[in-house]
Amino acid sequence: MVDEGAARPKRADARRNKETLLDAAAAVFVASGVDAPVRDIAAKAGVGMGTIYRHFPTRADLVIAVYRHQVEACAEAGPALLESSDSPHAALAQWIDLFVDFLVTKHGLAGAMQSDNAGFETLHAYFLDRLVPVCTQLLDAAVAAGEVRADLAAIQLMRGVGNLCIGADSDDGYDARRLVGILVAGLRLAR
Amino acid sequence: MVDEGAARPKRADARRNKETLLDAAAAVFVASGVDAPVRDIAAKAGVGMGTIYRHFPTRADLVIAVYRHQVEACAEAGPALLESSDSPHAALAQWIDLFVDFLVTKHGLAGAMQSDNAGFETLHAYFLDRLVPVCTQLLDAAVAAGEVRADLAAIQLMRGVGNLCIGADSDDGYDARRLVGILVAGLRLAR
DNA sequence: TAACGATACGGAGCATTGTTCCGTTTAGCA
DNA sequence: TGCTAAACGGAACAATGCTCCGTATCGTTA
Repeated sequence: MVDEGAARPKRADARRNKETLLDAAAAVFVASGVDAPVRDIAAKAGVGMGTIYRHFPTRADLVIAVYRHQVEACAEAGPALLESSDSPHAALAQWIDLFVDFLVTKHGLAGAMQSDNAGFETLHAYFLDRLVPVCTQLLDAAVAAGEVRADLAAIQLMRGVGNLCIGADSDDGYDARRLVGILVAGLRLAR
Repeated sequence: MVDEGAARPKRADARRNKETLLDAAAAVFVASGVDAPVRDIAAKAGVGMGTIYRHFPTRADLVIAVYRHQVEACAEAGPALLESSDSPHAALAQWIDLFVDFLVTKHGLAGAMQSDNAGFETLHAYFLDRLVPVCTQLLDAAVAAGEVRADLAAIQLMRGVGNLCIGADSDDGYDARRLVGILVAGLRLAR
């Protein structure tokens, strides 16, 4: 209702701290995974607990902020792949490879994605809002081309792919990419 | 080394408490999932924290004890299916259906299975020790029949299936069975 | 430039949950 | 009946998420 046009700009120290926190969180996430204790991130950034929670009300908000760039890049790659690939199914497969690469290189991110812990809905919602439409576009194209079955929604496919990526980083014997490849192969219709 | 033949039998109250605990744990697992607080289980059973940890040193031991019957049943179903089915691939698919049914009906069990939290190795190890050989037998038969690709180990397949079952109970829109079906379909070689 | 109010900060503190430890109780035996 | 090993219960500790509030600082205004 109010929406004061341009809200008063943040104080300089607040902006600075937000940047510091993002850098620290990125570093800690790489070192200890996205489940790293909030205290560790605060310590790394040299700020108090209160500061971190003021800037990022939930851990999910912090994770989103840290990985926003990469999610955007993944989202934007979808239409590009659709144009440059030989077939829609190939484009879909390539795009899912990108998605898998993103997930498995972030310790524990795939696990956090499916966690039903309160506070992670935001994370879940952001990923889905941004990526499901892209996946839907690719999947629809492949269905229209008669290459894949039509009875699976994009969101289901992405949940499955996300789940297959869980634990991929902590277990050398587990090859998420291969399993996802098999899943995508299972999508194909017999010709 | 020592292995006193028949170790002295447990005291009657200890045996009774173990049973009570198993019943309470089963009830709490159904109500709140396998991640239910240990305190809740102790309270439900009317015993102290110490008692639960004495009988089951880790949560995994308790989970194993509660579900041992069903794991055994699943393991024994493997060879039976192989004999009664039309093809090894069909037997494999049916067996995996059993496995999936087991996982999705236990709130959070699939998640616990892949958790790399210390203390869950026992659970992991038990499931794998008991079920991987069965899955290997089915998979090998299907490979020998030329029905499925030969480059995926049974343990990998089971990890993938287990992962796909994560969160299946807490989200109505997610159909683990269907995704597992697609995965298994992806295993097939073109004829 | 000095004062002041809004903004932001820090970290103590509370809540939850896994796990351990030890003083107390009790079953089973002699 | 008395004794001892076995078992018990729950207080206490540790890790971690999250909140709250007294204090410090920024930025504006007189």
